[in-house]
Amino acid sequence: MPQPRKRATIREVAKATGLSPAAVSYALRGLQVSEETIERVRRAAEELGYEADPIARALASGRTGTVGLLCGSLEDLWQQALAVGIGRALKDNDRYAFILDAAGDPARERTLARQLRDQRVDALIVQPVDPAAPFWAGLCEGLPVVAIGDALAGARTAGEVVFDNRAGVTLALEHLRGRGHRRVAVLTPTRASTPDRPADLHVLAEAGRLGLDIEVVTAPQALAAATEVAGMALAAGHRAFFCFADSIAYGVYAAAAERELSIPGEVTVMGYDDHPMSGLLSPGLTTVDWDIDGIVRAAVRMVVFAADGGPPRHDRIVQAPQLRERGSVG
Amino acid sequence: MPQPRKRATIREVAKATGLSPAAVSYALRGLQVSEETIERVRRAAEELGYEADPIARALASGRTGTVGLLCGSLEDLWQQALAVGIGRALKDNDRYAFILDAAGDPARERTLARQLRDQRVDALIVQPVDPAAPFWAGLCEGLPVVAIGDALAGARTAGEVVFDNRAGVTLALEHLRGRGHRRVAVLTPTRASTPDRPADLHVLAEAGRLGLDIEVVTAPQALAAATEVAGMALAAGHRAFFCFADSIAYGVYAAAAERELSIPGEVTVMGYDDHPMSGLLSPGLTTVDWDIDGIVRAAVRMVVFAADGGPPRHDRIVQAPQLRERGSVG
DNA sequence: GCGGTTCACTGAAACGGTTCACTGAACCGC
DNA sequence: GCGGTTCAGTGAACCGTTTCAGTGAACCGC
Repeated sequence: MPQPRKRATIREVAKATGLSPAAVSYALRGLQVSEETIERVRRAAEELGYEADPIARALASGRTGTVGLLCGSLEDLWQQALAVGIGRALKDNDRYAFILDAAGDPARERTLARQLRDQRVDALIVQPVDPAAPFWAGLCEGLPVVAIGDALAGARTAGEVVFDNRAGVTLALEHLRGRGHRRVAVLTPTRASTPDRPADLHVLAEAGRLGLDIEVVTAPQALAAATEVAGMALAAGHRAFFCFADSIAYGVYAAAAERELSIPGEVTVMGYDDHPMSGLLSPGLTTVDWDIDGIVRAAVRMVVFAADGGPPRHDRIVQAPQLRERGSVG
Repeated sequence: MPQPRKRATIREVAKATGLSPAAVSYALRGLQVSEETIERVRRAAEELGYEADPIARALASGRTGTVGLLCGSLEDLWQQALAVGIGRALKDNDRYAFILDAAGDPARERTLARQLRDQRVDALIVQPVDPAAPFWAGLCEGLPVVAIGDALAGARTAGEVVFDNRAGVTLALEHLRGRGHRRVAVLTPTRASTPDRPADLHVLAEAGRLGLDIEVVTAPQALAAATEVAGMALAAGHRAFFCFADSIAYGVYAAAAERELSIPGEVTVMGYDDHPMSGLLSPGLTTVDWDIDGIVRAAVRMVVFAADGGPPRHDRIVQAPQLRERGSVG
């Protein structure tokens, strides 16, 4: 045959074995048929190079055996690391994830979440850009969703691994305060609903409690862009930074280097999330560690359980932050 | 309605408008029907909250409007950056990519590539783990594939952005040789078919030409694992490293730091690929730069063209390497 | 030898769209 | 007033599975 040769269908296998398509379908899934038939069908399928079409299967059965991973912003190195970790852990469970990047855009997040649902993923892991968006509730009705980072407002998720951001923020700000800093620039990722997120509000509250003089600046996470924003903050006289993502802190390093300002001598930086690279810089980035491996394990456990069709349940794990002191705070 | 309420089908829209399902299908895609009907159908669809089911659509039409991105190993920070870049560029084209990670495993690469094809992605971007694998040829028959990094052996791809690895390797080794290094450990990512890849062979050839004493060691790209391998190489007495991915070079930094060996004083490191973080380390990592933005642009242009159903064509862009000297070579 | 199970399998209807071949009406020039 | 186009829309087949409700045969105990 010269052509790409259309792939075999279940009917051809049925014809070849003298069975009905239904029987073949059952046999290939090891259901309701005799061992002997199963073997016969399997052989015929092999011979014809038959493999079930996942699209047709999804349409008929409503399931796919896949998992979706919707990342809020893949520009964040930490989210990248998380995505990779989740991918590997799913591989160990003989599954794989379709990874999508909402690019920090709530509208896109909504579109992609729906898309994934329509693709019939069996379950979804999401790191929400906008956890307060109303569509989550509806989405969770028909699809098990595991949220990482923040709980989804008003939604019956299948599981949550949330960060105790209040504690994390307190840890960071107290550390800065303890080192004598009073005026702090908070560099926070561009977000859907600033500053009404609990974490952001908490920054302000804690700052008040500790007598800190805070300025909140939103910053993108791509290194070049973050560097630019950090540079402007440096130009504006800021010398102490609390970055709501290590990625952004790297931008502060770069901007400080450009201006030949030393860390921690002249500039102080704190990160948030603890990306592996943070330990490699000099000085190492002092940051707040969330135990990425633990998060991956927990999220994957929940999502696999849900995707396997386990009874609905609502696990909730609250991650406790840990201060990772490395020397970037003067 | 209390239930999640099943979503509307095209037949309901047809009923509501008094048209046939076919007419609705055409109308919603702006085909073959009067403006007036289009408007009427659109309104009814809106009213009913109708949205076409992508799975059913894919089954019937064989197309999805999506693009697949199959990464050889997402543990490589550079590949992560590439994936993010491609995602963003596709977003600007009103498309999105399903990202999959082959995790450096050729068997998984094959499975996932097939999976993506079966999912009816309109086109595929791939950074092959094993560009010599025979299945690529077959895959390219039915699906436009754009390869990044290496050309796919014997396959009619829709486009290629290949790296001139010979030039890159020469650049790196000559630089090391020029600085007086004779004994060099080459840390290369775990690969399918070592060392028969052209790039790897070329390392050996060039090493011979330059009179270098080479030892090739495979290393994973996750920081912790790379650090371990680098540590063993250091323990074995190696002091000059050429790493076939910046990610691995980071492992050398970490291992050197653990042993309190200074870079570039006591240990020399060269990377390959130029990840943004490489400029942030101190000393900066001397590496070979491939112009990631250019690669992203080229690959996305090719893939969008192919996904739009453009006439088959075989663009081929060869990236030229550039030495990015930063100070990690003694 | 009879009702009742179980077993292995079948037929046909979904699943929710797209597309092909066709139709009736309107319109054209001549 | 007639053949030929174009236009807007229809009906039914089709995409390749799964699944539901049967069905006939074999086997059961009694």
